[in-house]
Amino acid sequence: MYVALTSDSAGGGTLLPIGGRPRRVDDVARAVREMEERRPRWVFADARHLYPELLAAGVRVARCHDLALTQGLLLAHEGRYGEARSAAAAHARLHGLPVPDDDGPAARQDTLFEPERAELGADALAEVLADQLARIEALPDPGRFRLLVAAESAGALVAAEMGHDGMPWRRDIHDELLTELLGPRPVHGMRPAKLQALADQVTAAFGHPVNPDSVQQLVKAFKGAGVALKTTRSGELKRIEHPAVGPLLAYKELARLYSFHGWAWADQWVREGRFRAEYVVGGVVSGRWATSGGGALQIPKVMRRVVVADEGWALIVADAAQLEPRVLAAMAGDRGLARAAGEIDLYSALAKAFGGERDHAKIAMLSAMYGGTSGDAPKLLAVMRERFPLAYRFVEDAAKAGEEGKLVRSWLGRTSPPPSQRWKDLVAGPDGARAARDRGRFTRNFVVQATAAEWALALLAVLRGLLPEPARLVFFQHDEVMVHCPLEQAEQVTAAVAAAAAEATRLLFGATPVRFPMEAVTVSCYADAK
DNA sequence: TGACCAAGCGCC
DNA sequence: AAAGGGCGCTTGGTCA
Repeated sequence: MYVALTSDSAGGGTLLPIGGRPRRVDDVARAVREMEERRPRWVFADARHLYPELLAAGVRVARCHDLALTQGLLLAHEGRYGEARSAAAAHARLHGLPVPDDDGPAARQDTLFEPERAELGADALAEVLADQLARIEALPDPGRFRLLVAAESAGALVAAEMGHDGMPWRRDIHDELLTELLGPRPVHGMRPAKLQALADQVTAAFGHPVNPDSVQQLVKAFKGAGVALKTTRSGELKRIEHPAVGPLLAYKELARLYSFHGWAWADQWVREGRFRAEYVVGGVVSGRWATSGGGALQIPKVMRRVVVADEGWALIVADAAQLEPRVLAAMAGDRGLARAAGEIDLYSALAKAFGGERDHAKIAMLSAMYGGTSGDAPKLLAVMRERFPLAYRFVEDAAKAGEEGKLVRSWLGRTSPPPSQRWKDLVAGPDGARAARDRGRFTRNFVVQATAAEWALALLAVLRGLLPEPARLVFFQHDEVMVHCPLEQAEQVTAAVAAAAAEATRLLFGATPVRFPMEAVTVSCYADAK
């Protein structure tokens, strides 16, 4: 049963069971809680706007259909990505957000509704839903796309819930860590002591003041010292000999920590012992999530010791091992590769085909999935073509489609953006071959990465439904999940992770010899998980 | 002053 | 882990 839901700013709204009559209510949260017992699939114009309000009122729902996300998926599949883009731009202008340019990344989920329809009534929602369901039925494989829509929509619920619940974050430990690395928190505008000391060493090494944050000043200073540099990337710096290099590298590393994940960051993003990130479902064209603040997906590993379970609680941390090659094996239906992917260590199982060298198997697989051509790649790819022809051809076809400017799709039907006008111009020009190859690498990678992302999304959706109260999903990073739960639930949650991985595999690929190992560990501190 | 870009590097 | 695809985020620096 679908029930469309709208709310107004006063906490009231309308519930419209599809095929039934609308019911106007003064207290949406209460009405939703009551109806949730019947487990409807709630129809939201955009879960990002409505669901946080429900969460704040203490209401959670099991299932939803997110019209905005679904519209983005459908338009892309229908080759109408441009419409999604222009709607995204209109939405951005309406809300005073940065307007994405034509060549920019994704048409996001805020893509679909024209500004004048920003306040959709329940009947308009029902209309859009009917239209979407009909378009899905008309697709070549509606079953897969329905799964994609369900998973994406469940993702919208999880993202809002994780933003609401937050990941445990011990500010006291964070402060200790920063103080240990940088010195005590400085007063306004000053550098922390250890950072300043390193900056002073850089200045001393050059014999005159140089701001280590300024690329221009650094290049000029090195030039004055007789060292020609194109960039100041750490890799390039490491190759030269100059007394400024040591302190400069140390400075860069610590300065990043200070400005990205320092005290000011914590002031903004950590409240009541929780880091609350803003996740953007489908924010990456491949279907991976992005964040719109807080940088939750770029937390440096050194910060993991700050993530500590509450007293009497545990963190259950799990990541999928060698996810992408397994996804390729399952998609391509390559018997030989699938057999290897039935083992815990896929690359070891492949080694025999590559002269007994596990490393060679690894390079071959990675090069096939990412379009690598350096080193031994060509030779090893030839072996792969010989031994695993279906898998080889699968990614080769995706690359070829990209080079020709065609669209490619994930297993469930997420569709790559079309080439931009800029790309078409480039391809017609003198650097055309290179532009074509670049896009081939992108589409080659897209089919694998996007399917891996939907496997992970399916896992997340299933796991969410298996968790006992009061366990909470608190972190999700591409192929890794974290659950925060009472210690006594640790075993149950660990089992739920394994069950969810198996179910995600079944949902996407049915009966397949490919295994998707997802080992969960129970820790009190994130740093102990790896 | 604010808008915007490039560099650089963190994560997967 | 790989290697290379894609992201976010901050700073310095430029331009109107």
